[in-house]
Amino acid sequence: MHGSRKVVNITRLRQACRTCTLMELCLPMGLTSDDIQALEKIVHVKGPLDRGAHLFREGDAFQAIYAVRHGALKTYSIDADGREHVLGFHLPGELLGLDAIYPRYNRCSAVALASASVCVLPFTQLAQLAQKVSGLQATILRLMSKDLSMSANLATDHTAEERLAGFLLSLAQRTGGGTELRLVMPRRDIASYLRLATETVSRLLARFQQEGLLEVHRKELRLTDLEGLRELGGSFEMLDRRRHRS
Amino acid sequence: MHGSRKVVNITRLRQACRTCTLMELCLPMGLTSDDIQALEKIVHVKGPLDRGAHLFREGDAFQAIYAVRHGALKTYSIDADGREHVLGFHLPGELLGLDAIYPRYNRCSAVALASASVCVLPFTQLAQLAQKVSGLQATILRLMSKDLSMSANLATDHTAEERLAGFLLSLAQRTGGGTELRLVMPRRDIASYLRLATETVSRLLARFQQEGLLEVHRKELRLTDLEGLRELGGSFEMLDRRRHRS
DNA sequence: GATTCGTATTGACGTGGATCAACTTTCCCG
DNA sequence: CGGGAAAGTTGATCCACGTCAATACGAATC
Repeated sequence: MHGSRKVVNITRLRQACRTCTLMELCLPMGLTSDDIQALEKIVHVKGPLDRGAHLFREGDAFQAIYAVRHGALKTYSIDADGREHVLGFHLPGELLGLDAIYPRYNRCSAVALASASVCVLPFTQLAQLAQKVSGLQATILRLMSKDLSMSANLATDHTAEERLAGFLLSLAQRTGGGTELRLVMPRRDIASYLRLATETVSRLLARFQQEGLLEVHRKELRLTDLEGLRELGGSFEMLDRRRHRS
Repeated sequence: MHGSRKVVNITRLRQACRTCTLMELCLPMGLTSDDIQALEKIVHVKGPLDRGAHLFREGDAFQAIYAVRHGALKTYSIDADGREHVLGFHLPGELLGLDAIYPRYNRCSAVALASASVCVLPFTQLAQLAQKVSGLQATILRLMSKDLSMSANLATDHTAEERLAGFLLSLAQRTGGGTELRLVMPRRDIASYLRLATETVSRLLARFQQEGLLEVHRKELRLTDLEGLRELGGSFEMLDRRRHRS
């Protein structure tokens, strides 16, 4: 809207995957140096996107998939009654846009939750490259398979309590594995993602706190009883096995 | 258990994809004759599996993905409390096992709902072939992407009514597009898949019938008011766009 | 045809979480 | 710094759906 104070709006920029701190979380995972070099040739960076700026919108023709570099985005769609449903949150190192491959147009919109930048991976070229580089094909298949598992997991029925506990644990994993975490997204989005009412999320957080499971200070959380949360959250976060700590 | 009356248990058999009636629903979709020939070399048929027989079990090492030839299977997993959750139904032409690629072991079990046979696609070889045949890689990516969309769709919150109506429409599409359909799976499985109680499914079917939307006779359904069902089911079945009618 | 067992239907009741509403706090942006 | 809007919390009420229980029906076995 008013992109003033920015010195340069770096929208297209070659990016060295090799110097990217997310390398081992992202597509280059397990590729040789030569392969990564080939990948770099087709990737470019987009952003920073301001909070609230869209990366793509529902109905857009499918062109590319994206890898988050920094910041956070959410994907959502609007149902027949005009209500927004959050489909996912996307943190650094994660891909988005994979569900658009099949129908050839985006089935959801993606918007930045905070200032964010992404790597743009034009799909046609990416698929061509994957044709040559077996490690890249394998990585793409694995990441898609992982998304499948995660979304199947969310589809199973759990109580509000279980879903929220699981979500928090998953978020903690994905943001570095510590016990402190910052909720970049508003409560309303968490609620929508977990198919709960905002009020329920609020109440549950309050309850978790008074049960000594965690401390809430606005958007900052501190998980003080991981074990207790795991007992509740159960099967939710077990998919983030990566980052074994080196 | 008592596989007596079978004359031959045809467990490994080369299969000509080219003569398969499912060709344009399955992996060969859009491949050249030569490519299909290469595919045939790595595929073999398994089955028939008796009702109740497992194709694979949760925890098995990941070896292959499968395409249903005839019959029907369900995938399910058992939660911490020992309760079964149905994750999906798999009808002729559909793939299963894709979610096992990432974790390298099966996250769910697959069992035949009725006598069924499948094509076994050993994953390593399939991936190698996809490396050479770009159309195959593209098809795999598309089918995975489709599964992603479908499962995201199921994860969104809808009333029991909407979910059941959508499910029936989707099933009708997938079984030939007509208005008559046979529920191969018991009510309990439908309920589990839709995250409802069996009783709710039963009551809703009764209500749909008395509202003139469909007729129920045991496992046979006749959808008498597709429009009415679509108004309820809304966004559920819109993914099965294939088979434009020729 | 009787017996049994799993599946389906139907009714009565309880409850988790949605909805509605009032209020408070924080965050913007001038 | 101030005012207005969005975000969050908390309480009161309601209802869709789950749970429990009883019954009916179908398919398989003898």
